[in-house]
Amino acid sequence: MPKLGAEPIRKAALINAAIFEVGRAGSLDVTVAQIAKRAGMSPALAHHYFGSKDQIFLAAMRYILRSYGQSVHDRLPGRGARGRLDAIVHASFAPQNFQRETVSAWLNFYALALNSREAARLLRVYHRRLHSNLIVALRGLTDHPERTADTLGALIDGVYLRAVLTPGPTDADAALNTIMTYLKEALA
Amino acid sequence: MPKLGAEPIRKAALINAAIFEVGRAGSLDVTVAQIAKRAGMSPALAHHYFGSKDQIFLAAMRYILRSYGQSVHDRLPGRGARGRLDAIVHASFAPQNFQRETVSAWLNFYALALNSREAARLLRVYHRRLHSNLIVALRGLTDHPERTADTLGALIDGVYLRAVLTPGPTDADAALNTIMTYLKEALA
Amino acid sequence: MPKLGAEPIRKAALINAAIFEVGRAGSLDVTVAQIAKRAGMSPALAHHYFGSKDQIFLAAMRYILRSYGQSVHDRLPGRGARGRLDAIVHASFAPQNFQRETVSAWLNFYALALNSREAARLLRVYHRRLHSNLIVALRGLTDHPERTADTLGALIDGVYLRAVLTPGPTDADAALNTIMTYLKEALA
Amino acid sequence: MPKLGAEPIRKAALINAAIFEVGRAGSLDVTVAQIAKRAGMSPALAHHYFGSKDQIFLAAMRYILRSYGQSVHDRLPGRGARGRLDAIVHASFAPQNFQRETVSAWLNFYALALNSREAARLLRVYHRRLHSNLIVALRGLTDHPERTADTLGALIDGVYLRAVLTPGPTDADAALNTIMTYLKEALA
DNA sequence: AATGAATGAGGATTCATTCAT
DNA sequence: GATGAATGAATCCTCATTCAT
Repeated sequence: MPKLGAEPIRKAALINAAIFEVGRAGSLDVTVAQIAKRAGMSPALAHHYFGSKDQIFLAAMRYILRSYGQSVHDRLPGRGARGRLDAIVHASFAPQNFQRETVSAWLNFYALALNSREAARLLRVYHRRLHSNLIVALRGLTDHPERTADTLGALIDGVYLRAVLTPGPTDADAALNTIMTYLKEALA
Repeated sequence: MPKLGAEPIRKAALINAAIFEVGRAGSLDVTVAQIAKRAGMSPALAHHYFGSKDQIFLAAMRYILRSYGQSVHDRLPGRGARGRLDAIVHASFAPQNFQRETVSAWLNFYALALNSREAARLLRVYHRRLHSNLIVALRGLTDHPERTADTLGALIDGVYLRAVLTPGPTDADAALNTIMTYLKEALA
Repeated sequence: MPKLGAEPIRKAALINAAIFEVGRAGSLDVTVAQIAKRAGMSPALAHHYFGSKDQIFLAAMRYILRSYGQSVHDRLPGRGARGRLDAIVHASFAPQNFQRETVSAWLNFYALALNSREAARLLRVYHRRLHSNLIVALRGLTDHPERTADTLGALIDGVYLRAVLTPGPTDADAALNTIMTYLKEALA
Repeated sequence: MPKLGAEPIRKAALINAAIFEVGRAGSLDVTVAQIAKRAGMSPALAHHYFGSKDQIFLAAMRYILRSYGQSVHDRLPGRGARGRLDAIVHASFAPQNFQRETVSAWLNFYALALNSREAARLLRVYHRRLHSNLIVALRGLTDHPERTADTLGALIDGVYLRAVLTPGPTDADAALNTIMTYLKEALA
C-alpha cells in the first residue's frame, strides 16, 4: 500500500535506523540490510532512496549535526553574560544528544571523516561553526577566547569519548560537571 | 634454514604492520592480507601466529599501551614537584606516540573497545593506571586530584581526536601547549 | 484527460526507445527503466503495455523487421532486370536502416534469437522472406540464384557486423559498394 | 589438496568454461558462478585468479584469437599459389574453430567490443592482422587485394553469424563451400 | 616454519516486476 | 490510464579462515 509522500518519511526512518544501528554496533560495520530492517523496509528500498550506503551515513551525519545545531539554537539567547556559553555547553549534554547510541554514532561518524571527503567537509563545517560560536560566547568572559574555545572543544570531545567507553548509562551530569568546572577555572 | 626465534620477530612485524595499516586506513577495515603483506609474509602465517584477526588487533593494542607506559616510565622521576606530571603529559605527545598513524591507530583501537570484551578490558586497565598515576602526580599540586585527573585524561583524548581530524602533520607543540595551559589554570 | 488511442502511441514510443537504447548500449543489457524513461513514462506503464521486458524486445524486433520489409516494398518494382535486386540491396543500406544505432540494435536482436524461441522464429521468417525475395530477384540474372542469395545474405550480415564494429559514423556508400562489387562478380 | 602450479591450470579451465558457457547461453549473460562451477571451482577462486568477470571474458577472447591465429599458422605455408589463402580460410572453418559453442562465443565477444575498450582493441588487432594476412595471400591472385580482403572478411563474419543462427549442428562444409565459390568468382 | 590454494559466508547493489491508488 | 512505492531474487565481489604440502 504505497503512500503518497513516502520519500521523506522513509528517508527519516533510514537515518534514524542508521544512527541507532551504528550507535548500537559501536562501529560503521553495519549492513544496509540491518539498517533497512530496523527502518522497516527492504534493503532495495534503502538503496532506492539513498543510492548507496555511504549516502545513508552522510545523511545521518548531517542529521546529527543539524540536530545539535538546532539544540543550541533552541537554548539561545540564554540568560546573563554566560547565556550563550551555557546554551552551547548544555546542548552538548542534553538528553537527546547525549544518549549512548547517539554519542557512539557521533564518534563513529567522526571516524568516517578520515575516509570520506564529504564526511570530512561536514565535520570541518561543524567544527568551524562551533568554534566561532564559542568565540562569540567567550568574548568578554576571558582574555583568550580563541585558546579557551579550542580547549573547550577538545575537552567536550574527550568527555564524549570517555562517556561511550564507560559501560552503563551515560552520565550527563558528571560530564556537564567536568565541563563547568573547567570553565570556572579557565574564566577565573 | 628456519631461524630460531622467528616467532617473536614475526609477531612483532605483524603488530607493527597492523598499527601502520590501521593508522593509514583510518579505520579497522583493514584486511589480514594487507597486514600480512606489509609484514612481509602470507596471510596464512599471520593466522598461524595469532589465530585470528581479532587477536592481531588486540596484540597491537597491547603493544601500543605497553609502549606508552614505557614511554612514561622512561621519563620518571623527572624533576621537581611537577616532575611526575610532566613526564606523563610529555610522554603523550612524544614524537613516537604522537605521529599521525599512531594516533589514528590508537583511536581506532579505542573504538574496538566498544565491540570487544578484551579490548574494553585493556582500555579499562590503561585508564585505571593512567588515572592512578595522575592522582599520585597531582597530589600536592591541587586540592582536587581526582577531578583534575579525570579532566586531564579527557582533555588529552580530545586533543588526540582533534589532532587526527586536522589534516596535515600533527602538531605536538600546539597539543602540548593546550594541555600545559589547562594545567596552569587548573593548578592555579 | 486521458487521450483516446493512447495505447498505440505509448507502445510505439516504447519500441523506439528500446531500439535506441539497445543500439546505444550496444547490448541487450538495457533496463526497462531506461527504456521507459526515454519513452517518457514510468517503468510500470511499460509493463502494463507489454507485460514483460522480453515482449518489448520482441515488439522492437518485429518493428525493425517490418520496417525493413516496408523499405524494400517502397522501392519495388524498380527499373530494369535488376530492379528487384537493387531495391532489396539499397533498402538494406538506406539511411534509416543503416544508422549506427539501428544496425547495432539489429545485430543485438539477432543475438536474442539464440535465447528466445519467438525471436528465433521472427528471424527465421525474415530470413526466409529475404531469401525467397532474392531468389525471385536473381532469377534470370544467374544460374545459381539459390547459392547467390545465400552468399549475398551472409555478406550483408557481415557488412552490417563490421559497420558497427568500426568506430565513427557508418559508411553506407562503402558498404553498398562492397555489395555491388560482389554482385558484379557473381553475376558476371 | 592444493597442487603446485595450479594457477595456469585453473586459468585455462576458467577460460574454457567461459567460452563454453557463453557459447551455450548465446550471450554474455553468464554468471561467474556458472563459469566457475563448470570449471570445477568456487566463484571466489575465479575472482582470485582473474580479478573480475570482465577479465575472464577478455582472457577468453584473447585465447580464441590466439587459438585461431595458431590454427592459421599451423596450415602455413600450404601448397601452390593459393596456399596462403586456403590456409587462412580453412582455419576459419576447421572443426575446433567452427563448433557451435565456439562460434557463438566468438560472436558474443564481438559484441563485447562495443562496450569494452580492451575488447575493442583486441578485435582491432585481430582484424588488422587478418586483413594484412589476406592482402599478402591475395597478392598475385587478384588486382584488388584490398577490396577482396575486405569482402572476404565480411563474408566470413556473415557466414559465422548465420551458422549460429541456424539450428542444428554447424555445417562447416557448406560454409567453406560458400567462401570457396565466392573466391572462385572474385579471383576469376 | 611457511605458503599457495581454496572456499563459505556474507554484503552492496541492481532490476524486473507487482500493486495500491 | 498511469505511477510511486516496494521487494525478491540475483550477481559480483571480498575476506577471514582452513588445509595439504
